[in-house]
Amino acid sequence: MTPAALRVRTAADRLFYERGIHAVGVDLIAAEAGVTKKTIYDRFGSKEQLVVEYLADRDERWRAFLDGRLDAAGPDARARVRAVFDASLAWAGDHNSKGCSMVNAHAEISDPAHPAYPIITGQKAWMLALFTGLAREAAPGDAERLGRSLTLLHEGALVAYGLRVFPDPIGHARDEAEALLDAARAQRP
Amino acid sequence: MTPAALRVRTAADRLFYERGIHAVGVDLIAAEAGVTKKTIYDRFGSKEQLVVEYLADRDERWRAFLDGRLDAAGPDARARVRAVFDASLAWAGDHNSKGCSMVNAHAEISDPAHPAYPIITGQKAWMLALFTGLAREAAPGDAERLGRSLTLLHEGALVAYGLRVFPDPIGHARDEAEALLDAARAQRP
DNA sequence: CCTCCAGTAAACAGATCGGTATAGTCACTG
DNA sequence: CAGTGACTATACCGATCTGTTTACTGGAGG
Repeated sequence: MTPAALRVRTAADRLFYERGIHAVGVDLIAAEAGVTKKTIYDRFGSKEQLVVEYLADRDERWRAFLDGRLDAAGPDARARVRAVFDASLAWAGDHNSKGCSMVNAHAEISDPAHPAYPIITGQKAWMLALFTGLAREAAPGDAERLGRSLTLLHEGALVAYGLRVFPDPIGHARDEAEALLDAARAQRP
Repeated sequence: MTPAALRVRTAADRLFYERGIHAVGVDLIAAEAGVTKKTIYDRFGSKEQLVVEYLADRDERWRAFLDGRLDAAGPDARARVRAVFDASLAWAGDHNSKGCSMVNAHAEISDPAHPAYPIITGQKAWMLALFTGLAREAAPGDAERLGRSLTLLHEGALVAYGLRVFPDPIGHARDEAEALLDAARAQRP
């Protein structure tokens, strides 16, 4: 990726997330990135492709960030679940103050054949698998149910955070997730 | 509201929800409603105002639907919490297959000064107050916490439903909400 | 030295955007 | 019968949309 292309993706990332995909034109992205439209179309081919790379890059950066936090959390399942929510909390303040970019993008993309679709659903499937894996370590017999519950808490917290439904929903979800984990552990330790 | 205006709002409701607000032009709405653009601007004044009335109507219809279900559920707090999730399940299939319209609209509206903003945040505040009220009946000492947890489960379920993260997330959230309620009740009956 | 490539600058295309203007039809109502 | 309000039909406005085109510049590598 050339320096100009990187600047384009960076500008697109901020504008698409803050204002919405359809509300942002390529002229604005070009101006913001200090680049001509020709450069955008030479590097990305179309706005649609730029949207795809915007979401793919968000996804990749979030996964890398979370992986780092999980590594630092050690092997204990309880600490790792806690780490996921703490990572979301840290991430939300810097990059996700309007909620999950995948959920927001999904609101603007109606066609399931859109090339960005698998990125969106892929991240959600990945998060579910992550939570289910963590649940399996803590309560093997109840992993499926527990993993889904953690997923719901997590998604709900991101929405509540973006819409400011009440203060610190991600911290609240983290505490609730821990309680759920402990309850499942108590039933089959 | 005149018959033509009603047709406009009905068409706008479907199109805005299914395709997104910015992706739908007034010409399309006019064509879909069998109406000229002049009628739209005579009745609504602007696209922005039409968006406001689209969201306000959704909000109103959802609250009325839910109120009916709550009345039918009787006085027991457990049954009433169950009724909220069952109502969401019934509502989602018919009108909400792409997730919560308020959350989706929020993804497209960046300016907090937008006239639709209070409608969006108002519905979320109303839902939180509803859940907190129900929680108070079941476990008075823990109502604040429990109400927030039920809210997170509910929001998470709507997102998971819209993105098809796993089958029947609303039913799952309902069962989880019941368990949460029972646990809180057991601590202080 | 020459070619390739990333990039700028700027004009242009056709479509669509939100919104307005003009003219006229129809039904109801005082 | 005159007036009013809801509505259709159609043309138009300037702005903006995604995307293309042409012409040119500067640096890196063989």
